[in-house]
Amino acid sequence: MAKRRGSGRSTINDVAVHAKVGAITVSRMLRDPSKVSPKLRERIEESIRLLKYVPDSKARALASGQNDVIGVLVPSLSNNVFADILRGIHDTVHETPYQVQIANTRYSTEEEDRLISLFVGQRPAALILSGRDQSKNARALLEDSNIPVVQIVETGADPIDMMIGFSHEDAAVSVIDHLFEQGYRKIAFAGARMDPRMERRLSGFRTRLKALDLYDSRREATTQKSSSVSLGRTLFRQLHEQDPQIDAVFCGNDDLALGILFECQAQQINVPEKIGIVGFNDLEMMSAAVPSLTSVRTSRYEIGEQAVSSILRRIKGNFTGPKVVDVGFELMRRNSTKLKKS
Amino acid sequence: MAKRRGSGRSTINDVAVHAKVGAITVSRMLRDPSKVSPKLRERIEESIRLLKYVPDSKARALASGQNDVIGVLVPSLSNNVFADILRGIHDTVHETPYQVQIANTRYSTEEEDRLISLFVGQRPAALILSGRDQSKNARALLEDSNIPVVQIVETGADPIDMMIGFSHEDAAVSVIDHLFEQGYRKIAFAGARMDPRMERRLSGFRTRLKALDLYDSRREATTQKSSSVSLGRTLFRQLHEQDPQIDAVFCGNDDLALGILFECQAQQINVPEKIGIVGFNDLEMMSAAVPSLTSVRTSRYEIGEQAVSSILRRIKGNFTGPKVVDVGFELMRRNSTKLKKS
DNA sequence: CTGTTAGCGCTTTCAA
DNA sequence: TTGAAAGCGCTAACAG
Repeated sequence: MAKRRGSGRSTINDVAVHAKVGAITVSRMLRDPSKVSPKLRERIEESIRLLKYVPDSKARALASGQNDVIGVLVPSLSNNVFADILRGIHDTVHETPYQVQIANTRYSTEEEDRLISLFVGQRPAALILSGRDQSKNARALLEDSNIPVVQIVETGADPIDMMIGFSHEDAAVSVIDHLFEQGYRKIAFAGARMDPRMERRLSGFRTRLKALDLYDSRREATTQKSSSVSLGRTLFRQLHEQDPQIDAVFCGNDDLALGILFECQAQQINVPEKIGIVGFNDLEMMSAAVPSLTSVRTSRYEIGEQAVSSILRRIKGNFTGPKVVDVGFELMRRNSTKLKKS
Repeated sequence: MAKRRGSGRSTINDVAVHAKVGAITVSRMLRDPSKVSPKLRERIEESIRLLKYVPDSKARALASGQNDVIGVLVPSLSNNVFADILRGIHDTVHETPYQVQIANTRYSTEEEDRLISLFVGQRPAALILSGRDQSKNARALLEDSNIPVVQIVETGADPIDMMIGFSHEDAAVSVIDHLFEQGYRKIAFAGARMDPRMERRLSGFRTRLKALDLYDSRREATTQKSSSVSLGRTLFRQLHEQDPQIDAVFCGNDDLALGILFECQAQQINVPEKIGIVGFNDLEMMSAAVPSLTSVRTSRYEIGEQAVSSILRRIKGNFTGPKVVDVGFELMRRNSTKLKKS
């Protein structure tokens, strides 16, 4: 007598029976009340309330062939960079019928692969991925899936579908040029969590210094450990040991830059006179530090915004823009690199 | 001739036909290969590869009545507090068949309501909510839904289901006691983004100071703006204007504490001699600052971990523990409040 | 404006 | 070990 399966929850059918209408009428009312006469509408609303009916979104997605989920893969949630991007994504998705689903790859390509499969199995409306180093398998899967995809944070050739970011290598070059121009000559690099983007910053650092004939491999301190302020202090000590002559440090992260500032304070090393410091990303704290810290400002919020708006255009079928969008970056010159009086 | 509906993707049926087996055999193989003879297994695997078949998770969830999604609602993604909690959640979920789905309420109760409805409509395996101030409607919805729920970050009476956190009020009291013990007498409070937890910290601050007969309403600076280091600098200036005599500041956030430290450096005010500073949460940077900053350490990672493990036990049916778990907090005494030589 | 019928893609049930 | 039939909760398609 009892239904053979079923969750026990009320279904659209229960509501229909209770309100003495067809199930499809309930369905219509839920999606567009104006398609149902006020009379039935009231009865249905009443039944919904009484039966505590909550529509099942996956049944709807299955039946309609439409999914309102936009999946977002980020390598980290403690990294403020991605927090800002996610804010841009959320704000833009907010006024649409879509919803955001975030997943964390923890900087692991295997995990990214796993999550991409999981998402593809969900048939999301679109997918936002971080970086451009997805595995071959993942690429193939995505390309076959026909799901709109945006790769964010970097630019590069051969996007899976769309791409929004900037060149980390160019950004690093502009940092070196600034330090050089300010008169620093013994420039070091400090990097943590050497993910592909950090590697590209390091690569820009090397290329540019070599071109200036100022490169010295002792002036590099990198680690796979995740970035932190204390780590900045440690890396500075390490650099100082490797070459006591260094006069500036380009940090792959703002955290490290702050750590180096603290270490200099602790050792009574004058910033910017004895040591110039540059960070990367220009988190809010950089301008509030004493002295204020030079950093590369990246348009993280904007990247999130644009990722979503490209997706929306793509879904609506009026995506015309270029596949790869470069949002650029801006070097924020502050007191931590003010050697020259200008 | 063409199917009337359908996405164009290959389905389990396509695979079954191709491999000349029943659909259910494919289904079985996907879930437990050992239930299918090696011969068929091979054929099916081959067909899956050829047809690029990817199982549809929502169809599976619908048919089986089981959902592997654990939903997590957080008020913010830029707040490191939640980043750490999410890390704990992810790490614990990782070795289970479940997957995490994060949503962001942006400190808005309406948004939280909307998202809770959305989640309930998905019939997730469980839900993790932040704080204990859900709307009445949301509570009712959740209670009717029968979904395991954990409220995190705070403790309190009357949990929806389970609850894991600590008392923000008690934590504030312990801060005041420490400052008092160190000899500070004109203690101020700086708070941003006055969410319910921040309000409870403020309330602890007031209660305790009143008990000590040291309360002065001029020594409070609060704002709805979101917390930042620069804001810390601003709030300190404001406090100083409201009462130039203050000798210590309890900050509702570590960001603010760092900002106050910077402002003191800029104004050449000695910390801890002239001003004692205490933060809240004990983010990593606090111990790396110069001078190191006193803060209240909260077990964020652990909260995430325990939230998930309670859920797992609840799902397996062997949840016996108390409904409300207090993970406590720890005051990390550092140089920014070292007035007394001890 | 409203309803009937036939799926969406998968799994449960029951049988072989 | 394998499969056929029925159904999960909802909606598209086509009537009326």
